[in-house]
Amino acid sequence: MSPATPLRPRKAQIDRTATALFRARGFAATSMRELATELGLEAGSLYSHIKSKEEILHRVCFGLAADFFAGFDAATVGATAPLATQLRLAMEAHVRVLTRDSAASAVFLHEWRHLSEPARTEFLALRDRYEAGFRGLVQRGIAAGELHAPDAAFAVLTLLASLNWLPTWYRPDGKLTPDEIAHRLAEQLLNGMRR
Amino acid sequence: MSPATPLRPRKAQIDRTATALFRARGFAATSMRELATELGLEAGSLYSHIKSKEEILHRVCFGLAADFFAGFDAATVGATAPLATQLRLAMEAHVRVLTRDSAASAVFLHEWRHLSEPARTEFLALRDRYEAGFRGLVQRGIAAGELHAPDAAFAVLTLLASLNWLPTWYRPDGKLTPDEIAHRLAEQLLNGMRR
DNA sequence: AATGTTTGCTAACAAGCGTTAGCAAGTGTA
DNA sequence: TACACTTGCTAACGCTTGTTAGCAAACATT
Repeated sequence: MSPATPLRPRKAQIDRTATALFRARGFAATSMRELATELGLEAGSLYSHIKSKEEILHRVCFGLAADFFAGFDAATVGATAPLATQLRLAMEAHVRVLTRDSAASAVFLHEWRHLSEPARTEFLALRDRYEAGFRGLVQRGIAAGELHAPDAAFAVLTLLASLNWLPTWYRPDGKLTPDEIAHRLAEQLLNGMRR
Repeated sequence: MSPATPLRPRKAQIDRTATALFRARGFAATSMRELATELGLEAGSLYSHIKSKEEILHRVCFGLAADFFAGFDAATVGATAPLATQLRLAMEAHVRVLTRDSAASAVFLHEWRHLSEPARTEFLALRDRYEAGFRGLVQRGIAAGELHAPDAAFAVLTLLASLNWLPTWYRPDGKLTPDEIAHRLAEQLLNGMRR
């Protein structure tokens, strides 16, 4: 999901570098001077490209939210496959976003609380809406007899938690491809570990 | 697992209040003046009780590590039950620690990276050792034919991720008791969601 | 050749940071 | 009564924070 107006190259580079730092040190513990140094700039120069530190965080968080929605919609809107299959496709789409840019994903997952209002509330509303999509899938899967769980909301929390841990250990040069990871995660969560 | 030397009451109160703030705002974004205000003190007064801001974080992180090890050992050391049962007991012990103090757990899970060296490396070594305990359980469970998973390490990452998401949504006054939560989590992870 | 955009610098700002020193009141113990 | 410990204050320290103003070079477009 590319933004409506493509960012100027320097601005995009600032976003990328900032994202990596935010992930490594956290938003609050990353200074603009650190970010500038990483880019070979002076701190003040950053403000020729951006309005504020939080603007970067805002763009990363909401940009990734759009990516997640796009993946979910592609996997489920108008789908006629069994609901367990749709759930698997949605999980795989989720994993694909997480692995495509794990630094941005980590920021999306952990640093959103440094957004100030009203962005923070808007962000949480988006996240709730996304989770509700999964919840609906699981609920309909239970109703159709394809899935079972005492509580769809509880099941979805567990499911997304497993997926969202991925950015903390995923390495693009690891031995598993994103698709293999997605498949194994879906397999384990759908079928369990008990023989 | 109580500490060897019990903390003076005021010091313990500082730890508790700081833990709540670290959880809500993050370690780096919590100032000593904020913490002091929350306690009805001036900032300088805190230093009659503690040596540094990081000392608090250190105590929280390593204290909880001890709790997790104690729970795991109680569930598994010398146990003769089937390995799937031992795994379930270890998961339930883990959940019990998470729910007993979810603020401290959240700090343990997310704020440890603000520890400076060498504490940070020591902490990660402890965490690795803890995960290795689970890994061993799963590996032996697979070898005994009680469990199945293509990769024990991968399975344990997924499993702990699900459990560790708990502190972000658990509320002590929720409709499920800690034991019910532990049981459902274990159930879902061991048996999967597919009917 | 002229113009506007992009990019970057230096210098500085007000505010906030963690922490320390020195002092004093209250409390419990000998 | 004397002593030690706990608790807390005020005032300040050196430093870092995000951000702004004003200026200037490079570049593309006309």
